[in-house]
Amino acid sequence: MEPRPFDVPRFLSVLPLFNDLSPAELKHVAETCVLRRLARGDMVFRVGEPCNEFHVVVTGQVKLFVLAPTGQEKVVELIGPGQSFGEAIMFANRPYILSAQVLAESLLLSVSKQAVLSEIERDHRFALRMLAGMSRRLHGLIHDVEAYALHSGLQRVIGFLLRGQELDDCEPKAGMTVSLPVSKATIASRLSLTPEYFSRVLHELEAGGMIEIDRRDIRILDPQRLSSYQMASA
Amino acid sequence: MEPRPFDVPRFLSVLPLFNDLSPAELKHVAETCVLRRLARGDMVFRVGEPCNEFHVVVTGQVKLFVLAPTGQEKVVELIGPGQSFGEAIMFANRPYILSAQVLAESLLLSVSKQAVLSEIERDHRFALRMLAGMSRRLHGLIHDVEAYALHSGLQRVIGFLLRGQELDDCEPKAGMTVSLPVSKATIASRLSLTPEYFSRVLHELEAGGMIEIDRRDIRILDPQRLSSYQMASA
DNA sequence: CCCCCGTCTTGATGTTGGTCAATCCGACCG
DNA sequence: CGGTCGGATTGACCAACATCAAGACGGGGG
Repeated sequence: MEPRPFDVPRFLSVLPLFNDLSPAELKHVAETCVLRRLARGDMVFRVGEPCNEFHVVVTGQVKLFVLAPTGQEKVVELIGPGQSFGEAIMFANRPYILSAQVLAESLLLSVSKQAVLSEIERDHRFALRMLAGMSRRLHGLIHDVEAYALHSGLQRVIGFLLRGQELDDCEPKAGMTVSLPVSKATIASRLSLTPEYFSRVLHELEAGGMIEIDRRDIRILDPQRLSSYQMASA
Repeated sequence: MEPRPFDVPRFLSVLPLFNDLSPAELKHVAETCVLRRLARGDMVFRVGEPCNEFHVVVTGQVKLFVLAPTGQEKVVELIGPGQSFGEAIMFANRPYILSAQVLAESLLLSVSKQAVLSEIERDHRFALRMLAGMSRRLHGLIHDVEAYALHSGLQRVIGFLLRGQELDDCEPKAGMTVSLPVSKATIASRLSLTPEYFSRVLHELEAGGMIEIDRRDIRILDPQRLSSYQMASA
């Protein structure tokens, strides 16, 4: 209800998906967007709800997860600023198969399915970017499946520390520090470990002199040895 | 080199992806296709190779898998007649991230990336079908990740028996029989179990009177109890 | 008909990682 | 400052599943 202090078209133009739309088109897409400010713990959507939009995190953190009947939850993905989620589900014309919850005060932009469809119709290159984006997401999931099946918990933790969460530019050079964006329990679930075991592994690495743990900051002391340690425990 | 005894356009027209192309368009797409007959054990592609096409299984069976440095393999997906694979990787403009091997004498149709791109350009609805297809694939992977993280081995086996491999029309009614399309070791890897443990679980279910095992045919005797047994072991 | 080879099964034993429960620590708050 | 609360750590114990090592089955070929 307040006047928007946020330039939606400008933000859109920064995203790879939209970065060569004309100003007029950007404006058009922006018209159909909804900007929401959500508090920690708020749900973006839940399993089973219909899906008519996808979402972009402007600021904050979102977790995608599934819930077992027992209440146990598995974090499938963590979404940070500039990343989008929910595109995949949108195109299947099915209800959401996972739930999304914000982990910290967040600003979210929701782009309507309508806008996406008409943009695809207008410019087939937009469809290609959409396909490329989903392709990347699929790669990530295959990588995860591979890790769950073929790597031990220790290996997954080391892999997480070295490659950060996504393949960012960050080279694994000594002295760099990884800041966990969310609670350790959440990271643990993302890696398919219990919080207890995750803690043990982390402290085992610290005892080995390979990392240094300070609250949510983890300093990589010896990427070399970390990496070979990962190989060794195969 | 032999004259084609196989009507490619007609086969294409049966696939959901291509089923409303005009005869002329079908013919055009078919021109760029390559039809291959492969023997059991032949590789379709390997990790790291460039990807300029996607593939459709006409007859036979293909497994998609990754290989750990130790030689241990994880079967990510099994592809049967009428199903396609490799689309996702094609759009990322990256080398294959997994390998594909033929498990039984197979007929494979490979559709060039060029043909797909130009078809997308010509008709945006084709792009939408492509997106929907990738969306479905992504659903499947999320379902797998969920199963690996949240279900026990026993539960995964039961889930596999009840929902077949993919969500086919088959209702789980008593007396129906699931025919494993490939060796039990392959299925086991698909479910992220060792062959030994898979065997044990299967025979435990047989001992419980819920199924009957005859070579590669598994007769579902009591889907009801099977299903509740799955819930119980949570 | 028998042998051989691949697939599957079975048993004994080991290990990774989960569970439960008790602190502990730091942050926020009065 | 003391209290409280959520997240993190630690320890003792345990279970699911892997591993290793024999066999058993079954079918195809000589």
